[in-house]
Amino acid sequence: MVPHELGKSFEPQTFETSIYEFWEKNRCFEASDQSAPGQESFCIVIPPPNVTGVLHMGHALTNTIQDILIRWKRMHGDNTLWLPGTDHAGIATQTQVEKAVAKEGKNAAGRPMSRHDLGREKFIERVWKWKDEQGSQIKNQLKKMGSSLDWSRERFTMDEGLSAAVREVFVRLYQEGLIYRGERIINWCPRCQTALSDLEVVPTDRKGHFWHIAYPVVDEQGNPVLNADQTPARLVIATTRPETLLGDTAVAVHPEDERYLHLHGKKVVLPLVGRYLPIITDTYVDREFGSGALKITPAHDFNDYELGKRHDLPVVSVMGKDGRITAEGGEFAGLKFIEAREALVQKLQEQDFLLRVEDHAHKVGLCQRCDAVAEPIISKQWFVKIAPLAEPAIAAVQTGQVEFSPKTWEKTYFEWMNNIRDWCISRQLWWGHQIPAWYCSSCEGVTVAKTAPEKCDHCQAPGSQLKQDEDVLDTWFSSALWPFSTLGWPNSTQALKTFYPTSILETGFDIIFFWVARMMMMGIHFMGDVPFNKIYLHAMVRDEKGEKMSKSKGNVIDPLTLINQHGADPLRFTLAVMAGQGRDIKLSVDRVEGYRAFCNKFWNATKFFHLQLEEAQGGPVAEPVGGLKNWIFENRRELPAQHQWILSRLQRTIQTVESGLEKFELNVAAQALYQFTWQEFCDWYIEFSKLFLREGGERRVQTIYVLRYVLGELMQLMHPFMPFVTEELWQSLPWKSLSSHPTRKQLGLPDLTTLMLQPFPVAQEDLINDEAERMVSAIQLIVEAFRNFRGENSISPKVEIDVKYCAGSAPADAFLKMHLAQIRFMTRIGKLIAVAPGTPEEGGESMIRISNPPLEFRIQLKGLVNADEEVKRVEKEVEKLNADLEFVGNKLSQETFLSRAPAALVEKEKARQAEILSKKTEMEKVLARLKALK
RNA sequence: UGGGCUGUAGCUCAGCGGGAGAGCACUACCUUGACACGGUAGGGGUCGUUGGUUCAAUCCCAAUCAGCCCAACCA
Repeated sequence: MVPHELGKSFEPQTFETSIYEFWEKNRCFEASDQSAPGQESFCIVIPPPNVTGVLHMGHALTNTIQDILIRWKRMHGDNTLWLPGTDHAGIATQTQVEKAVAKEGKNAAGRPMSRHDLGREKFIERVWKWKDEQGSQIKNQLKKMGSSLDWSRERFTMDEGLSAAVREVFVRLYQEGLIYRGERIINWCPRCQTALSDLEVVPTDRKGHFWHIAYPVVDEQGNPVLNADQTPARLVIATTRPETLLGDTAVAVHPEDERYLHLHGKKVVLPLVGRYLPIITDTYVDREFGSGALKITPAHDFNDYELGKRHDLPVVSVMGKDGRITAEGGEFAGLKFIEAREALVQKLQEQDFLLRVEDHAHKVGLCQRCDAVAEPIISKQWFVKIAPLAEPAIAAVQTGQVEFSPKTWEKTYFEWMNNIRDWCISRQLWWGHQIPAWYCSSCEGVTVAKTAPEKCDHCQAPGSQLKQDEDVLDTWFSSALWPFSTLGWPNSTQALKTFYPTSILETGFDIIFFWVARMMMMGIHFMGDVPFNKIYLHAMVRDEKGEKMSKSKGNVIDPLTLINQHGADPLRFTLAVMAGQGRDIKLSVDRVEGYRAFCNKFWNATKFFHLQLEEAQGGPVAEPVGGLKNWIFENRRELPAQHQWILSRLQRTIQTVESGLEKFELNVAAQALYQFTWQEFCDWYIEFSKLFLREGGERRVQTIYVLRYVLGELMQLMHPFMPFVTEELWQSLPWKSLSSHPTRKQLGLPDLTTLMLQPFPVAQEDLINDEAERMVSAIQLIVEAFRNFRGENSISPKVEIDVKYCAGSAPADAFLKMHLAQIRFMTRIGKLIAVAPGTPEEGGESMIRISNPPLEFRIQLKGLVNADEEVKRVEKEVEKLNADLEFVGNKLSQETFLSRAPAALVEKEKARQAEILSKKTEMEKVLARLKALK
C-alpha cells in the first residue's frame, strides 16, 4: 500500500474500496488447510444468505460480529477460516423467478406465463441465469461491510460438491430407515403449491367467526332421537372453518360430560351431506369450551387426524391441493375454499342448521413465504424420522459440549427438541435438490440412490422404466449439512480435519429450529461430532421505535445507504456496541452518526501526531534504535508521569477489550475502546502532550515515541471493530514493521505491510502503574476544579488567574512543583505564590481545595469577578458537602453498621467523614468571608 | 395455557449488594495551532409499584402492574 497524506477529515468513501481490494489482492483473508505447528485453528461458517437476497440490517449485524471475532483471532496468529457462501432458498427464489416470468408475457390461454408454460427444464435454466445475475450482489455487499471472508472457498448449496453431500445424506438416512415416504397430514400452501414443514407455517392473529351448527341426532336405525319435550335432539357444534364440515367423519364429546351421556353410541346426521357420523367419546374434548361437542375432520386438522387414528375413523379429503373443494365435497366441488365457506353457510342457514354466528379472534396458519392460508391436508411426502437424531443433539447441549450464549436459549432448544415431530422434507417445487428416489413403472417399487440407477432394486426392471421423484428437498435440508459439506464432505479432506468442529456459530435466534437444531442433528450423525462448540445468538435489529423492519412498513434502514453516507466502520461500531443487548436492537441513524464522529476524532488524533513531525514543529524523528517497543519498555520508569499514565491506562483497556471479546461481550470491548480513545487519549493525553512537544528536544522526542506507540497499539486494538479506518491510518504511520503471519507462511505467501495481520495487543503488566495513575488523577482534579471555577464565574479562558497555594504536606508540595508547568498550562494560572500552612486567608479570597494530595489554592476575587457568582458556586459545594456528611453520619451512627459491616469499610467511612468535615469547615469559612464582602 | 425477556435521565441503553453512569438531546460560554463530525462547564433520575431478606437493596427473593417474544393451542 502506498502511504499518502491524510485528508482533512474522516472521509470513508475515499479509501474503503481500495483497502478491501488491497487485502483481497494480497490474499489476506485466506486460511490454510493445514495449520502450522502449534498454531490454533479458528473457523466460523457464514450463515448462508439467500443467493438472490440483498444485504439487510440483520446480515450487517451478524457479519460484523463474525468479522470482529475472525479478525481478532487472526491477529492473535490463528489459522482463521471464515467460510462464505449462499443458500439457494428454494421457495423464495422460485417465487421471485416466477414473478419475473409472469411479467414477461402471456401464455396461449391469455394468462401470465407460469413455470408450467416453460416446463421444468427451461424454468430451472431461467433460475440459474437469475442466480448468476443476482448472486454476486450479496457478495459485493458483504465486501462493503469489510467482511474478511475467504472467498477462495466460497460455496453454494446447489453447487456440485454440496449436491453430492445432499444425495449422500439422503441415501444413507434412507438406508438407515431414518428417511421414509408416507401419507400423512401435512401443511399445504395452495398458492405455492407445495408441502411445508411445521416451521414454515406462521400462526397469525385473525378476526374470524364462530359458526354454531346443529347436527341432528339419530339412533342406530337412523330414527330421530327426541328430547324430553319431544323436539328432535340436535348436537350443537361450533367451528371456525365451516367448510371442513364436508370432511367430518365423527363428532366427539367428553366421556364424562353429563349433558351428553344419553347420546353415547348414537349418531348424528351431517347437515347438507346426510352422512351418518358416530358420536365418539374422547378426553381430548374440552367440556368447558363452546358446546363441549367437537366435529372431527381427520383430513384437515392435525388434532383431528390424531384423534381419527385413535378411533379408527375414515378420512375424507375434501380440500384439494389446488385450493378447491374435491369431488368428495358433492355440490360444493370445484369451489375455492373461501367460496365454499360462503355457499355452505348460506345453505346451512336456509335449512335451519345454523344457530348463530359469533365474532371470534383466533390464529390462522399462514405460509411463511406468501402469506396465503396454509391448509392441513393428507398427502404422500418424504419425512425424516427425527427422534433418533434429536436424542444425541439434546445430549450434546445437556452435557455442555455445546453451549448456547445467552444460556437462556438452551431451554427453548430443549423444549422444541423434546416435542419435535417428523420433518416433512419434500417440496413440490422445481428449484432445489431433486429427491434421489426413482419409481419403477413395472413393480412400483422405490429405488433410492446417489445417481440414476441402472435397474430397479426390487424387480430388476431396467433404468428406462424408472422415473425420478419430481419433488425437491426442503432448502433447510442442505443448510443442515453446511458446517461439513462446505469443508469437502463426504470426502475426507484436510480442511475437515483442521476446521471441523467449527469454533463458533453466530446467528439469529429466529432460526434455532430451522437451522441450528438441524445442523446439530446432522453434524453429530454424519461426522460423529458436534458441528460447533459455541452458539452465539444475537438480537433482532429493529427500527428506532422497536418495530420490526419491513418493506411494507417502510421503516427499513438500509445498511448500504448508511455505509455510503457514513462509512462501514461507524455502522460496524454501532452494531458492535449494541450487540450486547437482549433481544431487540433499536437502531437509529443518530448512533451511527455519533460513531462517525468518533472515527473523525481518531482520524484527527492521528493527524495531530503527523503534524508534530513537520519542519515547523522540529522535523522528523528517527525510530528509536532497537525498536519502539523496546524503547518504551526501557524508559517506562523514566518518563514523565503523564506518559506512564497513558501507557498504564492503555494496558487496562487492552485487558478489557481482550476479556470482552473472549466473553463475547462486544459492547464492553467497544465501549472501552471508545472511552479510552476519546476521554483519556484525546481529551487528556494529547492535551498533556502539547506542553512537552512545545518544550522540544528530548521531551518532544519522548512524547512523539509515546504518541506513536499508543496510536499504533490502539489501531491494532480497534482494527477488528473498524478495519478500514484503522488500516488507512496505520498505513500513514512511520516505522511500520512487516506483518508476518504463520498462515501466510503455510500458504507460501510473502509477508506484507498490513495492519490486519499485525499481532493483537497483549496487556503488559510492566506498563501498569498505579502511582502514575494516582498522580495524573490529582492533576485532573485540580484542572477540573479550576475549569469549574471559570465556568461558573464566566471567566474567559484568556484571563490568567493569580493564585496563592498552600501545600498540606511535603510530598504535596513536591507534587505541585513537579507538575506545576502542566497545571499552569492547563488552568492558565498567572502568578503563583506559595504560602505556609496556617497563613490566614485574606479578605475576598475564595478557595479550591483537593484532599489527595492536600493542596489548597487561594484566589483573590477582587478585580477578577463579582463575588455573587462565586458565592453561589461555593454554596453549592458546601451544600453537597453537607449532604455527604449527613449520609456518612447516618451510616456511622448505626450500631448495627459498626458491628456488622466489614471493619475495613467502617474505617473507610470514618476517614471519609473526617475528610468531608475538614473540607466543609474550610469552605464554610470561605463562604462567610465572601458573604461579608457584599 | 406453558416457557422466557424487558421496565434505570427527554431518547437509546450500560451497571446489578456499599451514596446512580454513558451516548444522543438540552442550557451557557468558547471559532484556542488535531478535530465545530470540536472544546469547557452545567441542568436533568424517590433505578415500574408493593412487600421481604440484609448492618446496607437499583442490584437478591416474592407479589403486582405494564410492554414484548417464543412455543402450544379451545374446535
